[in-house]
Parts: sequence; C-alpha cells; structure tokens
Amino acid sequence: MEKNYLHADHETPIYQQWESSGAFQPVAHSKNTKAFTIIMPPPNANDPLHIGHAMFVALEDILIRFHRMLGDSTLWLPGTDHAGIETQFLFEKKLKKEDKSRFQFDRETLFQLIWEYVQANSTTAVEQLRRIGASADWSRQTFTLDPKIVKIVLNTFSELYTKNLIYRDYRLVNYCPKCGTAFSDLEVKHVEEKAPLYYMKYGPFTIATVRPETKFRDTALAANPKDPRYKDFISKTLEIPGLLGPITMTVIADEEVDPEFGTGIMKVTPAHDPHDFELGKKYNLPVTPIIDLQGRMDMRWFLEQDHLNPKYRARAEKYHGKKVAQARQLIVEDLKEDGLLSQTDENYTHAVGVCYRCGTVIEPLPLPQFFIKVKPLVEPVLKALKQKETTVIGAGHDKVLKHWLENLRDWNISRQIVWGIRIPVWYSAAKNPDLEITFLDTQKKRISGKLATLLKEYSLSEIQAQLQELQAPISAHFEVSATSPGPDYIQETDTFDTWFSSTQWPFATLQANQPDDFQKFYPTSVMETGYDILPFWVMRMLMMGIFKTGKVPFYTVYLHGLVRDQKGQKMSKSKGNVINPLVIIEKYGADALRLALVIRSSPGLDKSVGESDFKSMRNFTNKIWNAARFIYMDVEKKIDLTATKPGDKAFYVKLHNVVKDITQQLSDFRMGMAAETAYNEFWHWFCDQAIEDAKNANISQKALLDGLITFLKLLHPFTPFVTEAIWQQLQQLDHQEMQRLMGSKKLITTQWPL
RNA sequence: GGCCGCUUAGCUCAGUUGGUUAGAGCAUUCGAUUUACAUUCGAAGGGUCGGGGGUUCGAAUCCCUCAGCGGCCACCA
Repeated sequence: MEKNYLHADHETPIYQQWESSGAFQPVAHSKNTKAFTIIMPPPNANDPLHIGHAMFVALEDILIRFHRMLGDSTLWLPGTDHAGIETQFLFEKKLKKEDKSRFQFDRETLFQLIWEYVQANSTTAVEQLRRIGASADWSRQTFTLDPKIVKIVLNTFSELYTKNLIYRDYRLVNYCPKCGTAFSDLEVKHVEEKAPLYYMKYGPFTIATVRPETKFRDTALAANPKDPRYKDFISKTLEIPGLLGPITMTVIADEEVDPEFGTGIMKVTPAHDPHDFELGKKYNLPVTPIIDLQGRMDMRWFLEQDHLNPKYRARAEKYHGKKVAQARQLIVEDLKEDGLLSQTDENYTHAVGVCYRCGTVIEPLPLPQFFIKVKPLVEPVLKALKQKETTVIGAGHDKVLKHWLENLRDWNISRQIVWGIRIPVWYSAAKNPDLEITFLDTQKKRISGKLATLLKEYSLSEIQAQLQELQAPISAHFEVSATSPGPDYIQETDTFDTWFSSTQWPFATLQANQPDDFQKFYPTSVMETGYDILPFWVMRMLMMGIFKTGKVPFYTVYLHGLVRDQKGQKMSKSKGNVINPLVIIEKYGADALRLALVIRSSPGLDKSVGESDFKSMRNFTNKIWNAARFIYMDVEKKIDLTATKPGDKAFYVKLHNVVKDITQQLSDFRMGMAAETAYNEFWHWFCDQAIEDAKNANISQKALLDGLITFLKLLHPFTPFVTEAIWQQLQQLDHQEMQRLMGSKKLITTQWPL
C-alpha cells in the first residue's frame, strides 16, 4: 500500500468494477428481501452538474449503499429530464449566436434540432454522476422523452380528461412576453416594487391605478354597495371621457371593493387583471384585451374605427405597438395634457409578478389553455399525509407542503414552446375554420392567418408539415387522442409543462422498465430532493401518483437544503463563489466531496461548505487508508489471529455500540449525524485509542482487524471509494483467517455489520 | 399581510423522547516526531446555548413573549 491514499488512482477503476459486476442492479427478491427504491431526481439532460447534484447523490447513495448491504433488493433508478423551457431557451441562445432564430424553423424541425443538441450533451450529466460515485442502476436509465414515458404521460392526460379533471378554458394566464409562453402560478415570483399610483379623473369620479395603460377598454366601474359616496351611481350607465374619447360604462356594486383603498371606486379591466377577470365573469362583462402576446399595446380596435377623432387617432397610433412600460409614460403625459391626472402617489409599493427565470414582468393575458382541476387530486394527498402514509422530513417543510395543498389553484399545463411533449389534442380543419395558424411556406416565409383563409391558397398538408403554431378559439372542436384521428386533423402546438411529465416519474419510470419493476418497487421508499422544488415536484408527484396508481408514490420524503459557500452565502455565478464538484473531485476525491456535503447536515436546512471542509475530509480518507495500512502490514507478516488480549472485551462492546448507533441513525434518515458518528468514532476512538492500545499489546490483532473490517463497512456508504480500495488491497493478502473474516470479495455487496 | 425556519466557541455548524464537567471541523496558542498517517499526534484557550418570563428536582432541548436574520406564500385596483 502506498503511504498516502491517491484518490485519482483508484476512483475510476473501482467504479468500473462495481458497475461491470452488476452490483448496482437489485438482487432478486426472495422471502427474506425487502425492496428499497429511490427514484433519482432527474437532472436536466444537457446541463453540467453543480454542487447541488453532488448533495443529492451523496445522500441518496448513502441510503442506497446502506440498504444494499442490509441485503434489501435495492434499486436506484436514474434518469434525465428534457427540461422544456430551460433547454429550449438555451438552444435559442445558441441559435442567436449563429444569427438564427426559432422562427426560421417549423416546429418539427426545431424539435429535431433541439433533440440532437440534447443528445450531444446528454452524456455529461450522467458521466458526472458516475464520478461522484452514484451506485445507480444505469441499465434502467430513463429519459422523460423516451417513447414509453411519452406514452404513459399521454395516457395520463387522456385519463384525466375522461375523468373530467382537465378542461380547456379561456382565462387570464401568467404570460411572459419575453419567454413567449404562459406559466403556472408557481413559476411567477412576486417582488415588491415601488410604482407611482395615479389618481385619474374619470367622469364624476377619481380612480387610482398603477396601470393607466389598460384603461382604454375598461368594461365597468365598481364600488362597494355600502359606500355612501357612490350609492346613487350604482347601476347607472355613464359616459366617461378619456384620452381616446368617451367610454360607456355601468357602475356595478360588489362587496369585494374596498372603500378604504384609493378612492373607493375602481375600474374593471377583465382582460388584464386577475381580480377584474373574476369580477367580469360574475357580472358577465366582455373581455377586451389591449395588450398583445409580445407585451405591446394593441390599439387596433380604435384604429379600425372609421370616425375616430383625429386627435384620438394620433394618440392611438402613438401607443400602438409600444411596450407597456413605455406606453404608460406616454399616457401619463397625455393625461396631464388633458388635465385628467389629479395626483400621483410616488411612494406606493405593491407586489408585482415577474417571470421566475428571466425576471420580466408577467402579463396576465386572456388565452385558451388546458388546466388541471387540482381539488380532487389534492384531497387524497392531504388524507395520505394525515394518515402518515408518507412522511416529510425537513425542518417544517411538511407544514409548508400542507399549506400549499390547501391553497392550490388549478394548474395551467399549456406551454407555448416546442421542446416538450405535445398536447394530444386534435382540431379538425373542417370543423374549425377559425384556427389561427402560423406556418412556413415553401420559401420559408412565415404566414399567419385564419385557417379557412389560408386554405384558399395552401393545401392542408402543406400547412401541417410546416406548422409553427396555432391558436384555437375557446369554442374550437377538439379530440383527445395519442395519435392523429385522421388526415383532416391538426395537432395542438402547445406542449405540456415539463413538470406534468416529471410529476409522473416514480410510476412512469418503473412501468417503462422491466415488466415487474412496478409491482416490485412501487411505492418507492424515499424521495430525496431539495426543498426548493417541494411544490413544483414533490407535491404534484403525490397528486399524480395517487391518482394514477391509488397509492402514494413514496413513503418518505427527505428534503435537503441548499449548498452555500463558506460564509453561508448563496452560490451564484455573479458572486463568483460557485463550487464545481468536478474540480473538488480532482483535487480531493469524490469521497471528500461527498462527506463534506453530508457530515453534520440537517434535513431541510442549508449547508455551507468551503475549501477547508473538503480538505479536512480528504485528510480523513487518508486517515482511513493509513489505519488500514498499519493493520495491512501486520497481516502481511502472517500474524496469528487467534490470540486474545485483556482489552478485547471492552473493545468489542464499544465497537458493537458504534455499529448500533450508526445503523440506527441511518435507519432514521439522520445521515448527517451518522457521518459524524462514523468520522469521530473511527478517528478519535479506533485510531487514536484502539490502535495505540494495540501497539501497547492491550488489544489483540484480531480484534483490531475485526474493527477495521467493521469500520470499512460502516464507512462505505459515506466514502465508498477509499473503503473499497482498501478492501481489495486486503483481499490480495494471502491470509485465510482474514479472508474468512471479510467474507465477500467486494465491499459494496458485503453484508452490513449487525 | 400570512406562514415556515434560524439565532449554540472567532467562523461554519451538530446536539430527536429534558438528565452527569455543552460537542465537531476550521482558526488560534503551546508542545511532540528516526511514527500507519505532518493529509500526523498530544495539550490549551475560547460559549451567561439571541433577550425576558414560565413548567420541572433538573431546560440548549418543552411552553409563552419579544427581538434580529433568512425563506416561502399573497389579485387588493
């Protein structure tokens, strides 16, 4: 044995041995084996790994190796996610560098290009997981766009639809004009913003608003029925003068209007405000949008009027096509000019919704989209949690989950992107002449228009082949089907929210693999992931899992925290404090990386690590190596392993207690504690005391060897490489009694000490 | 505005049914060395466990309250 443990020499060959020996595959079930299953949270297929991935690998691999050694039929099923929006935008960035844009391709071609791009990068993530030491069953590796998975996902959609849990509705959705797609409520971040609150003269009233640009096509005014100031106006229809001429509106009375806010009377803009939209529904008001999907003013309704006053026309032309923020400035100036702005509260702060990924202000825009009715899916989850069919481990996040479930609103699953699973909805061309179509003609020119009009010039098959996107009116006739119902049909161009597929991951991966995997390994044992995706993923997996299988998808949820830097600060590229796990592996070894992340970590709480942590854990791996080396050199001398010494009895009692403690801690999912116990007991008891005692002949060499073998097993889940490397070094010694004590040729598949 | 969490040594953090002198890593100081390991060993200093109140024979741990920090949620125009 070398004097120091040189991780770089051992890690790759050891990993290859493990994998080629089939150690990562579950042993066959028998009467005495229990199943232990973890479905790996799938990293994005084309992304390189970051330190957070190392954290989940470390924690999950500890549990997997522990249970494998316990003799359970242990399956860790890995996979990757197509990560719809993230990937498509990364690809579009790449296109932009090549001076191209997605609008130059029909959707089929674009999808194919992204597919190839992901294929080219997809080995990176998986290779890196191997470097960290993930003992996952790669023979079962699954991708969210594998045909089998897609089939299952489409099937789920159709089942939800049949059971009346999916509906298509025209309503306000969270639309990001920059990303060009709608999002679910969860993807909208609310940030405090200071914005001027404008008090505008509005006929006999004054109203307060931060969004004067939406007022042109207001459909009503609303006041509280108890408000004496407006009592006499209730139900009256008035002509309100405005920047673009008078608007005729009725004053409605509604309890929800707060007399305390602003002036107590509000304008109702159903097309651009969620609250107003609901109010509009209640009072049957029309939805009259004035902002388009690019977040620009759309003044066509005014410009198309033949008798519009030239002053108003000039204004409408001025606003038309301007971004909302810019238009707002122009409008405020014009309000001042007309003497309609009575005052401005510059210190007003309110929460504004922004896109979680690009930070652009989210526009609530009316669009027909597919929604999942969540209530019927949520109730069984709440019940299961109450009955503790699933337990959530992680610093109060169980309460957060409950809060989410109780307040969840219907889930918009339509995304206006190409990279994803296309919604299996079909529109008959004959029945839907009003479909709005955008496609590329033979010259690759973008053509948009109503289907009926386009069909006068182009054939349906031409449109189908070169389709970019379509928008079906809410009244459109459609059929739900995994495959085309016939030549007359055009498929919806929206794709599913990526989470719609990843939410089905626990049962879908098992159903897509070996024929009896689902039956053997479902429900899975543990779902280990970061608390930051609790609502996006864990909550919805519970919902879909129970819906589809009637059982919870996992019994235990273990939530780890964020990895922070040495000072406890969040890692970010801009701060320059990002730790690349591969750099750490090269410098200190995978074992050091894993142990530094796990030791003394607590579920649900963030963990900070720095260079010194990796270094001291590397020192620990060297300590293991050298303790083994000391004993190795004794065994090499063909020592007698039958003699006993007076200190042996106490030694074995202590050793037994250490085994008991670590086993208990791992069984209780206290990996941070278990790692610390292993570290302290090995270094400060076994090395500092026991080995020294053995040097003084107080403890026998057999006891010491027994201790080493036991500790190699106990430490293996935490530091798999160095322990396996030592194990195999010992195996090479020609010593029968030692061979007998060790038993198995490979540590990874040896039996846990009990 | 609501909810969740955190506050323990200079720094980063452990400490699960309340029980002997409160722990680790790093940092600091002193010392050791023809040693399995200098990626080492021994020793030392350093904490009124955020403040206050309560329960208890006994509280870092349970309860109440206040404060600071962090996070999540929220359509009040």
